[in-house]
Amino acid sequence: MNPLTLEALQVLDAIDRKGSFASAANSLNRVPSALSYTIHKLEQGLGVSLFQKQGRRSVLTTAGRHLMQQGRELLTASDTLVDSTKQVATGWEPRLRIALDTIIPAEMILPLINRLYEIQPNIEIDLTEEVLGGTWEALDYDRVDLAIGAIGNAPGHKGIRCFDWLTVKSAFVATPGHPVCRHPQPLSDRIVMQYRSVIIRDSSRHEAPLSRGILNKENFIHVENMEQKIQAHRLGLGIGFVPHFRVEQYLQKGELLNLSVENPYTEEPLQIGWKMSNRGQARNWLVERLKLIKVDD
Amino acid sequence: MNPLTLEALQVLDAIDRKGSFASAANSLNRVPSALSYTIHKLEQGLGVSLFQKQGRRSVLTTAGRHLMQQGRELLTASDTLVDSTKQVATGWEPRLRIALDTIIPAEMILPLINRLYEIQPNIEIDLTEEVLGGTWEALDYDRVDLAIGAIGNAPGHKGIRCFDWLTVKSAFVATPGHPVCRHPQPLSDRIVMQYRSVIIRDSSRHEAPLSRGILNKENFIHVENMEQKIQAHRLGLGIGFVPHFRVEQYLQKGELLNLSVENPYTEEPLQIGWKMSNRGQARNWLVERLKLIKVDD
DNA sequence: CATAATTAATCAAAAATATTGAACATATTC
DNA sequence: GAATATGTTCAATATTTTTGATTAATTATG
Repeated sequence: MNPLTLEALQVLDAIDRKGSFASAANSLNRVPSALSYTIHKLEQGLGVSLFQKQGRRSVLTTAGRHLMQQGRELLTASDTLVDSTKQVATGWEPRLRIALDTIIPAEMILPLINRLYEIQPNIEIDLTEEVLGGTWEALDYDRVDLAIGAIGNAPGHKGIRCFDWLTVKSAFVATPGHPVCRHPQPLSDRIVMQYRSVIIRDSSRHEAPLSRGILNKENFIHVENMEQKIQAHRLGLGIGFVPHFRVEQYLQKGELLNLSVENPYTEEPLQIGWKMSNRGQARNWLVERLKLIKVDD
Repeated sequence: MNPLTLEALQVLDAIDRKGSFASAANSLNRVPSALSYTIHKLEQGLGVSLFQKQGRRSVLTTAGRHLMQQGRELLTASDTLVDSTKQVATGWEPRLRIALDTIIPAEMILPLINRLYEIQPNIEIDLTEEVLGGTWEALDYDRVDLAIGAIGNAPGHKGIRCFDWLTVKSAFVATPGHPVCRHPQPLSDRIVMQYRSVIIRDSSRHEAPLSRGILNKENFIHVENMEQKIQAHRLGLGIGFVPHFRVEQYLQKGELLNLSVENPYTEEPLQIGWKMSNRGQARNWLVERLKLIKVDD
């Protein structure tokens, strides 16, 4: 049986901060003998003496100092736990883990999160970037509470709720100097297949990766996320589809060209999804604001 | 005032593990109403309800589950603290942080640490590699409790105790094919200076770095530690001094040559040092065994 | 240097708190 | 529908904690 109590740690802490049993007792609205009692009980329980007499005062032993110092961490952890429990009780979860599909740039939802912080300053936000299947998987395996911008269908079986969110136009891009530009448009699959394309690696860890837009090509470069893919296109490393709204600036400046192709992307809406078992207010609040976001494109 | 007690967390934990108030009470050698009482008091203190009736049993609310799960971490932390306090009381510190100068390979002291684990299985060892001034500095700034293999003088002022430990012979090495080998030996400084040398970066963070064996050369490569320096020499990237005992194998196999130079290293003994304020048994034990180590070289 | 003031420990009495067990209400199980 | 199991309530009881007076030792003060 653990002889330690948080109350005893508070006493230990107060004695150290105030410098004496007397003033510690005063600050705790108790009487010195009450603290003596608490400390003796703890010493007896541990079988370790925490104070030793030095003149008319008691000073901490090495063990006492160790217990006091480490105990403070326990005390703050305990305070934090009380806070977060109260927060949970109000329906606001103390932590919200979000998977952001790489199609969506963080800048798009960070302002929302800032507004969330204004309402719940202590909430802990954990943002993860995921790719394709990885976005649903993160939700499915309870790595996150909310998935933003997932593509395709939610993993059916489990209690997942989702809805269609944005529909993002795709652009097939290449640099102006790229040899693919010399072909007549719209480009056929046969032509497209001749050039290196840029592919984002699926971030699924368990399920089979979703493949998107991979036309059985031998010629491709794998990258980690959408930002890398866009930069790869911009620097002429390959050709391929990207969300139109994310390359608008480059199209306007002429750094990239939007080529027409025979088989354009079938436009599927991005999804927002969460576990039905999660009834957190923060998740709910975010979902409601996300519904208002539009892409003018 | 924090309404949380470790005892209440234990009750919460037992109820969850046993599945009911009744069997939890049984496992705690108490009566169900006693647990009811504890839980109610906690609920009242928090202003949060932790259980809700579901049929004839009580089940955790979301807040209750949160408190229970996080509380378990608090409980194990508390157990650990009790253990380490008892350990401190015996004079054995629960953690020993060691700075190992890069001259000394870890293999040289790991067997000792293994023997320490046999005596104190729960001791936490924190081993850091340091270079030149960094080794003393780590001690000086209380980043470590014990410094092994430091070179030069201890930072005077503070209450640091140290003694001369090993004296390590230096060898000036180069690969057999290195052009420096074509010069007649002993090599003069003027000759040595013509070739690239390998220098270990001082790991000091605050004090001015000690420079050792830097002959105002323009031509050098900086590396992080002795192992990297030795490998750099072995692969012919540069020439320089290394501890003889660390390259013996390469000298024997003929991968490196020990060249004689006009100005050999002045041999200073490596030091072992610690703060006098640290009276830990583990530190003392290690220092005593370290005294017995010899380099047969 | 003597006196006053502090400090912590001790102890019996008082107060506060926790535990018990019986009684009860409600739901499952057989 | 009887038997069983669950958690709560409540008054009585047991235990623990707090108190305040007393003591002993040390330090500050005039």
